[in-house]
Amino acid sequence: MTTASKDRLRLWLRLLGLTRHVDGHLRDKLRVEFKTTLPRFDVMAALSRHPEGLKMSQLSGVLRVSNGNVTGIADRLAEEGLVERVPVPGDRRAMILRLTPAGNAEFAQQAAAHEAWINDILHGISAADARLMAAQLIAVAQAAENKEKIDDPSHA
Amino acid sequence: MTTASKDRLRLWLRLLGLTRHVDGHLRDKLRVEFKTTLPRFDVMAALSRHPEGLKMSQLSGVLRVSNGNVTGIADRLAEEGLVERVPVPGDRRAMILRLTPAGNAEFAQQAAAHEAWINDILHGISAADARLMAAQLIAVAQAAENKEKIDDPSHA
DNA sequence: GTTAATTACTTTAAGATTAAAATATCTATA
DNA sequence: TATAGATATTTTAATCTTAAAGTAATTAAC
Repeated sequence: MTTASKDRLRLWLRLLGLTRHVDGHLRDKLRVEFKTTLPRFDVMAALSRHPEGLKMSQLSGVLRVSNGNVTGIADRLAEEGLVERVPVPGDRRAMILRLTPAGNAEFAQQAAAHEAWINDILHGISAADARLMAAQLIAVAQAAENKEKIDDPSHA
Repeated sequence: MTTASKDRLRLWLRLLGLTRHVDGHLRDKLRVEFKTTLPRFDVMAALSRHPEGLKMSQLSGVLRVSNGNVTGIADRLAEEGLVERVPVPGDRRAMILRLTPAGNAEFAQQAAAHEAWINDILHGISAADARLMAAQLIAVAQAAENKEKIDDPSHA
C-alpha cells in the first residue's frame, strides 16, 4: 500500500484509540455514579431533546440503531419508571416513548455530570483548539460521507 | 457550564460521530466481505503482531477487554481453525493463543482490505493533513491520560 | 369491500461485553 | 509438606447489538 494509505490508517487508529478511551471512561462513570449505561443515557438524551416524545421508529432513526435494540432499552427504562409508552391516536401500531417527570429529573443530573466529565478529561485542550479540531472533524466527516454517496448514488 | 466546557463537549460529539460512522462502515465490510466481525479481526490482528502467540491474559491486556470476552471470541475462532490454543510448558493454568497457518492466510487478506477501506473512506484527507491530525490526537490523548494519573496516582 | 403491500413494533438467535463467581494451578511460607 | 494466598482462565448472568422472522394494523389497488 502507499504511504498515504498508511498515514490515513494511522490517523484512524489514533481516532479510534482516543474515542475508545473517552467512551470507556464515560461508561465507567455512568455505571459507578448513576448505575446506568451509555445506551440508556443516549435514549434519555434523545427523548430530552424532544419533550413531546418520539415514536419508537423515530428514536431508532435518531440514534442510528436497530428497532429491536430500542425495544429492549425502552423496556428496562420503563420498568424503572424513567420513560413511558404512550399510544398514538389514530395509529394503533405505533407507540410514543417519552421521559416521565422522574426520568426528566434523573436525566438533568446525568447530563450535567456528563458534560463535566468530558470537560475534565479533555481539559488539556484549550477552548480554541477544541473549536478548531471540531471544525476539522466536520470536514473529515463530510469527505467520508460524500465519498459514500459517490460510490452508492442510491442514498441520494 | 462554561463555554469552554461546551466547546469540549462539541468536540467530543464530533469525535464520537465520526468514529462511529467509520467503525460501522468497517463492521459492515467485515461482515459482508469476510463473514467476520471487528472483535474477531482485532484478536487476529493482535496475534498477527505476535507470531509466537500470546497468553490469554496478555491478549486481553493488549486489547483492553476482559478475560472472559477473549475466551468466547477465541472459542469461535478456534472452532473455525483460524487460531489454536497451545499449552504453556511449566504452567498448566496458562494457554497460548496463536494463529494457525489458515488464520495467518485469512488475516493477511482481511488486513489488506481493511487498510484499503480506510484509505477509501478517508480519501478526502491529504496524507499531510492525516499526519497533522494524528499528531494532534496524540497530544489530546496524552493530555487525557495525564489528567487521569493526576486524579488517581495509584496508576503510576 | 376484500386483498395485497406496506408500516410499526416486538421477538428471536447469535455474538460481544462486563463484573463477579468458580476452577485449577502455582508459589511462598510456616 | 500442608496450607494460604496469588494467578490464569473459564463460566455465569446481565445488558447491548444486529439481522431476520413474526405480529398487528394501516394503506392502496382492484
